[in-house]
Amino acid sequence: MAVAELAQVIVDVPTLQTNRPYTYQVPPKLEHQIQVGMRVIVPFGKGKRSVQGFVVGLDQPADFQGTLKQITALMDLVPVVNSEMMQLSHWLADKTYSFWISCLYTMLPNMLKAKSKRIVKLVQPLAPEDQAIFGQQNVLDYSLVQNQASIVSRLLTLKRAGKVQFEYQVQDRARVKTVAQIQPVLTVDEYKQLRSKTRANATAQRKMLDYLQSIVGQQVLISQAQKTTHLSSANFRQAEDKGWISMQQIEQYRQPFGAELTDPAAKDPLYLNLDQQRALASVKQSIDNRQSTVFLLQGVTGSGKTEVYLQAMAHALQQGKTALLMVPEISLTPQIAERVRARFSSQVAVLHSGLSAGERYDEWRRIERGEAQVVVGARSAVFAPLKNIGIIIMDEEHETSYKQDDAPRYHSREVAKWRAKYHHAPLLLGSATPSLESYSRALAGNYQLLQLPHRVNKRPLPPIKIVDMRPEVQRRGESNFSTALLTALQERLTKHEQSILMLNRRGFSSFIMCRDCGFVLKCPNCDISLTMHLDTHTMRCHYCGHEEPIPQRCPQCHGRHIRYYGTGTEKATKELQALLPTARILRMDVDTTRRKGMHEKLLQKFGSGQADILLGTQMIAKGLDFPNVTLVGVLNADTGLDLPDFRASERSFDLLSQVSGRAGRADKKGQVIVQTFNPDNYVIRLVQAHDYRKFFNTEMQIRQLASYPPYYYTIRLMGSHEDEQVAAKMMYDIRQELGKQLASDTMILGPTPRAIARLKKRYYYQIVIKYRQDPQLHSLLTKIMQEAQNKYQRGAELAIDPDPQYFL
DNA sequence: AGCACGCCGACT
DNA sequence: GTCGGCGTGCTC
Repeated sequence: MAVAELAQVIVDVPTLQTNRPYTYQVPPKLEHQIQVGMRVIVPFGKGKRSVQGFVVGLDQPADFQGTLKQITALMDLVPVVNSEMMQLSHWLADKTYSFWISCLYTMLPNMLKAKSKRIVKLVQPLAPEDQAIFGQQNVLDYSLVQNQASIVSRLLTLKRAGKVQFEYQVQDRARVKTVAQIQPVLTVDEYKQLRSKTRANATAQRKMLDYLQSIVGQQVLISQAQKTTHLSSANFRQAEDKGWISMQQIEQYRQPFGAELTDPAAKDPLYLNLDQQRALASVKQSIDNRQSTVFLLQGVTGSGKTEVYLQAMAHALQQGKTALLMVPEISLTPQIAERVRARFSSQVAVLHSGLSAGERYDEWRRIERGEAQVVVGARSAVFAPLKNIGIIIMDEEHETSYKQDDAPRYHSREVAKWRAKYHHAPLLLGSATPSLESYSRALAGNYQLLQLPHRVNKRPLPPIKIVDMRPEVQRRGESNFSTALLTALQERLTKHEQSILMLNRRGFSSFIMCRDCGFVLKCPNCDISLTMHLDTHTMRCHYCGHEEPIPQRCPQCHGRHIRYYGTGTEKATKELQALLPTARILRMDVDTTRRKGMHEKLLQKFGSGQADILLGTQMIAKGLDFPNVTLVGVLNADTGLDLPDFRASERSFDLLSQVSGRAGRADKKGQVIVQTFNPDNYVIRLVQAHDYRKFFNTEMQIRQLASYPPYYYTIRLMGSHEDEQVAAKMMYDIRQELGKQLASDTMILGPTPRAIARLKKRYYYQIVIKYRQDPQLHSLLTKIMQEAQNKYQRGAELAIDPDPQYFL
């Protein structure tokens, strides 16, 4: 390997001014080891500060005039960022206007982000009252005292006097889990001999020796040995001391799932119908020819998209390649991950937010080492360090969870396209209700459209009955359940079939309002209404986490008629239980699934028939496949329709279509009942007609008239500051600058104060840019972003969100 | 980010 | 006179 004397390092200081490589000297002892993509510790800035960084280049001449500093340490034996990922991170930083360092960390498991610890070291003896700060020690963890102003100022004084020193410790958090393994070191005869010498009442020793005889020549995990012998770990340690066995620590991966698969039958490929075969053939051809075609697989719910995915992945594996399957959020769709594991068993690695940091790190290493060839995961799995990718699949490609909400604001679909191109592999986007963006690209021929118009069980899609809630409420008073829905539920109970009920919570909050004076309880930091949480008896802000007790009296007029509005799943469940006393109802929402693994538990309970009705929020709409479910009810179809969001209709269409698809998936006939106050709304009508194409056409017209995507691209600029005036001024200045240099059909909206103007004690102003083609725009925005640091008042922050999901 | 430098008000 | 407040600039 080449010898490197200089290294270019991206340091872990996420600011604009430091968003570039710094050159360091490589100490001689590291010259032969250092490689691009390794993590290093380097001194940075004045004082004793040291930070983690990534080597992004070697031996590029430095045009820096001062004395170069030396790299303190290498954190890795092999690079954690390979060449593909290095290029990808650079592209991502440019594309999303974010820091290179943030992109690098985004691609890696959290454990590889070192945490730095500030410590205070004693250098000279102190007066007793100062020594008290340190106690018996001569080093102090700064984080323990940093909130105590008096101590901090005393330490600073001592520092100036040269009596103490501030230092940094960078700690790698990456921990490999090890387990103990034992190995007999004597022969069978020797063990026999030892046994004959033991006293008759030394039962433990005799048991041990008998056992050791039986495993001569093997290595056994100590946990396993303990299980078979019922001896304690102390017994084995004694055995080691006596020289009967040797013990070593071996590396072991943490096991993210339970040991065994639930359904071994799912191992075999299923028979494909003609549509599926046709779709699969196109994808296979693309894999074989190393073409990075983008396919859009549109298949109605229950049309067998997953089986096409599985067989396409199997084909890639047969070619000695790897496969990546992305799903919106695994905890919401555990069934698909389960199917992939059933098909490909130990070749599968799973990456999602439900894993502990350690499990995630282990899965990442299995992929990186090539031990797993199939990856299933949510948004960030698009960065899985697979080599030689044969196919990338994105299920439910229209899902908003594929777009990251904070920096780097990437969309997995775009990253997936980049990687597919890099590996000359096809990208397969699947959905029953594709995003308008993707569908219009497919119609334009940029993507290849594949369609699965029929359900595999040859059943028609379930009929959807729309219930107008207006007369219903007039007749019976306020209720979440119409007569029609109750009757249908009752029928299912009699027939021992199951039902799913969805309460649409999107754009819906259970806030508190005083009926006397109209006062609404809001967050003191964010100016948005607080949501009531009955489980903790608090009012909570969804944006900043602020929490306060539920008021008994109105804080404004002190009246007692302060009541909450809106229905939560909890209230709906209670009402339903009163109406159908014999029904076994399972509630599923954020409150009942907060604890790890609760999701799976609830679904398992429902799947095994231990409940008649599953009542939940949007989380039950996707991907669930229960054969005994024949009724789906939507309690309030319209709450998402009137949000100030240009995608509100698209999301509602998607949600209602998806949840309808949960009914009648096996050989029983399904039925859907949708309750609404807007029975004539086109979204609801077209969901009823199962007519995606017509919805697409209607919605496209609206988008065209209003110049929204997919006709126009959008970019959102958000400026913030503690002082509202400063934030506003910055955004007006930026608008001016933009106005001078944009293409003629580019539109600038704003600046406007954000709907939620004050968030975490900062004021936000935003500009939305709509454009069709503007070659200058990207570099102009990059420039504005770079200048923002010095041009505006200190504390001003600018963030750019390309293709935002929300304008709120 | 975080650290040092540097220039103005309230203390021994 | 100095101690320490925070505004400013830079980090290989």
